[in-house]
Parts: sequence; C-alpha cells; structure tokens
Amino acid sequence: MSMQIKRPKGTQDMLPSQAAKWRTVEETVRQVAEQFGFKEMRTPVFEETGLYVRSVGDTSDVVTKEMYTVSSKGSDTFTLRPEGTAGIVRALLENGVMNEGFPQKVYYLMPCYRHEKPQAGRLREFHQFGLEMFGAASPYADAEIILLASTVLESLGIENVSLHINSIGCPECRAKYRDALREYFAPHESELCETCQERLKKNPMRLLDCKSPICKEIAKNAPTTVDFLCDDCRAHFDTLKDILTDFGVAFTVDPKIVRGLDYYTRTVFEFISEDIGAQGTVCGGGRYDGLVSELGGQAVPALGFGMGLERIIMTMENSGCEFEAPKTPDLYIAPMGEKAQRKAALLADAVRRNGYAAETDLIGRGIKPQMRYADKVGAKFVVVIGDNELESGEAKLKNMRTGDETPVVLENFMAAFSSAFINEVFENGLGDDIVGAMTDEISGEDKE
RNA sequence: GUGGAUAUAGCGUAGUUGGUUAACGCGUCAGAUUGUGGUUCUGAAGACCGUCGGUUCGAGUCCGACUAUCCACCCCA
Repeated sequence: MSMQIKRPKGTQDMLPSQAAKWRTVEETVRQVAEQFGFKEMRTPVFEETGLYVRSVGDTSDVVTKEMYTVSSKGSDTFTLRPEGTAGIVRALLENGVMNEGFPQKVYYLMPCYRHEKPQAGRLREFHQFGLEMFGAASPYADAEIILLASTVLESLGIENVSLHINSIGCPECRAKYRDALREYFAPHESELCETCQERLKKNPMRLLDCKSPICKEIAKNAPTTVDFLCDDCRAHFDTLKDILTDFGVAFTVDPKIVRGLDYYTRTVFEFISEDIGAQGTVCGGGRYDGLVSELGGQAVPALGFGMGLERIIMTMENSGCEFEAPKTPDLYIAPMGEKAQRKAALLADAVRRNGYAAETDLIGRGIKPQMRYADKVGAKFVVVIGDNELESGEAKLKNMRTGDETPVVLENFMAAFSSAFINEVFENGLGDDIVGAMTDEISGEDKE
C-alpha cells in the first residue's frame, strides 16, 4: 500500500451533504444581488502579480506574505487571486465597460487563495461572494450595498451579527489623521508592544486595534478618524448614518474598523458574527474611490464588499439556521431479475424524460436491500418489477410515506408521465381522492 | 512567523494506577422460513491504536522527536 495523498493544508473537501448547504447559500445570494440589479460576472483565478501589488497595496500583509505566486514559462509571474475586487476592476477596464455608462453593478462568487496559517474561519482556499458598484459617489450607494449585505444575511436566517461602520476619510484627511495619531502615541512609544512600535512608523491606524491590554489602554483616548474628516467626508458619513437609520439598519460606529487593504477610502464596514470564533468578520467592504484610476482608468467612484462563504455557512450551522432539503428521487424502481432490469431502465428513462428524478438498481441487489436503499435516499414512490409484473403488465406504485399501494398498468404508467395529472401526483403526493382517480386514469385504454 | 491543545475502525467516542483475542454508538453488509422499506433482534466485515525511537519482562496507556490537525496571536473573508 502506498501512502495516501492528502488534501493541501487549509483546503476543504465538500461532500454532497455539505455541497447542498452551499447551494442554499449561493442561490439566496444570487437572488438578492439580482433583486438589487447586480449582474454576475467571472474572472480568471489567476492574474498578473502586479495587479494585486498595485491595488491591494505593496505593504499589505496580503501582498507581502500571503500570495501564491508562480512563474510561468515566460518571464511573467502570476498570482492566485487573494481577493475579488482587483480582478473585477481590471476586467471591466480591459473590456471597456467603464465607458458604457454608470452605475455598473456586478457580483461574483469565487474561490480566493491566501497562504495563511489555517484556523477556525480562515482557510487557504476560501470562497467569496462579493459585489462592486462603479460610478456612484452618493452616500445612498454606500447605504444600498450595506442594505444589500444586510438583506442577504437576513434572507439566510442569520441573526447574531452586528454591523460596524467607520469612515477613514479621503487621502487628505487620512494624512492629517495619521499625523495626529503619531503625535498622540509618540510620548507612549516605549510602552507599546513591539509590533505597535513598528506600526507607529508604518501605519499608525493599525495601533487602534491591537489586542495587547497595554496598547489598548493607551489607545483608549486616541483621536478617532471621525474627528479628522474634512467637510465633504464628514457630510458623506453623516448622510450615510442618517440613511441607515431610516432603513432601520442597526449599526455602531467603530473607529477600530480600519481595513487591511490599501485601496479603501471613506466608508468602511464589517458585519461581525458572534458565533464562529475569533475570525468573526463575515462580510467586509467599503468605498475605494481611488482604485480605478490606480489601475489605469478614469477617476471613478467605487465601492463594494466581500462576504466569506465558509464563515457564513459556519455561522448558519452554529446558530441552527435552516438549509434547503436535498432533492430526493420521485420514483425508485426495484427490478428483480435481468429482464426486469431492462424494463426498469426503460421506465426510469421515461420518468426522467418527463422531468422527474428516478433511480433503479445497478448492482444487482435483492428486493429487501433495494427497499432499504429507496427509503434511505428518500424516494417518494417505489415500484417493484419482477416476473409477475412483466407477465401481467401490472405493478403496484407504493407511496413510501404512507405505505399505500396503488395498482398501475406499466405501459400506461410510462406514457402517463407527461400528463398534468401525474405531475400533480408527484408534486403533492397521493391523496385518497386522487388515488382512485389515478387508478382509473391509468387503467384507461386511451390515456395519452 | 509565534504560542497552546489533540492524534484509537468510514464517522463519533471508551479504554481504569502500563498486563494476555483493543470496547461501544452511528454507518456499511447479511440474516430473522425464501418478492417489499422506515422499528426491533441476530450476525459479519472493518483499527499494524498518526510516524519513528526510547523506558519496561510487557505500552493504546509513560518519555522524546517528527508529522498532521485544531484553537489562539497576527491578518482578514
């Protein structure tokens, strides 16, 4: 026996029972996004490395230590996408979509890759639902995408999440704010933890969400971004808060929400779940008015968010949310013997051609195991076909929920599947009233 | 990159102060008078107890290393 190959660290296999949950989430998410007028689009899983260096930021953790970069045969290097936004912007620019009028509203479902140490809610391959809106500078746009995210969570039945918002201003007010932070923290420099001393130089905003108790204490009275917003940024933020209040969307202003990707401006927000451990951010996003021009386009206001699907599903599992029930076969056909198997296969085919799910035996099992199997997979009806049935042309259609058996004529039964009447039976089961009707119908000579 | 925890059949677990054929539940398969499921009963298959080394007359049980996984820091979805 040779060694088994195992899946790469930080990846997950999605077995059928798990995949069914994903479908619930994906369908809901698509539906809501489309209700808001967003169109789905897709981009390659890998892009030129430079795309992420320029958009996400060359000092960000994502770019400096988490990218999966490969060099291909030529001289270019490519990177597995660590997030969705950059590729979307690139694709819209490359295809001239930014010239087709605004607003442009797109959404996507895609796997992303980051070389991190796996942990609860943090994987190397993870999946994002995300969306981007281009050309809308108004705070109503900010409000709309936050409302959209909120609607998605609500539609999924997720309750234990809180919305945190903040404004980090435009580049001008942010510069002023950074200076103010440095001024505030400078006297305490020696007391700060090592990483925070480093942060003081590079990115003082990061000081605010340090978990060290000492740094926390010092940061308690630090100036907040909101205090340093220019008039325009302040007005934008105030209006956003008003709109959210009108919508009835509960939020808290959280100066600690800062975002690790460099492209954000003004509005930033996170939805944080209480149910899934330390990595509680289930959805994060905001405005990035500078990104499009950074990637070579015109100056186009833009905003969006990413939602971590693994974390969404974890939250749902941990809080007892409902998932869509998996599809079960409408009919299981249990053949006995070789001749019957042929007949069963034909019958199954006829059923499927009429839009219903049918299964039959493929491994030569006896009647009993077949019944067990039919029960296990949740078949709604079972019909047994053996020598007797082949001879007489009649069989019994068994309702697996009630145990009732209804005689049917095989040939007519197959032909009858296209009728609206049978549709009714399969959709709603066999009521007493229609059992009688069905027997008549099916035994009838000229059923079409 | 830094810490902490765990590692027994497909899955979930038990294995007492180290002592002969490693237990249980779920699942799988097969039976309970031979053509019918879900309950019950019976039986079967399935584990070199993560890997390597050490202590010992003897180790799943103690020690060490390695590996993997999980959790937390960091960062983020």
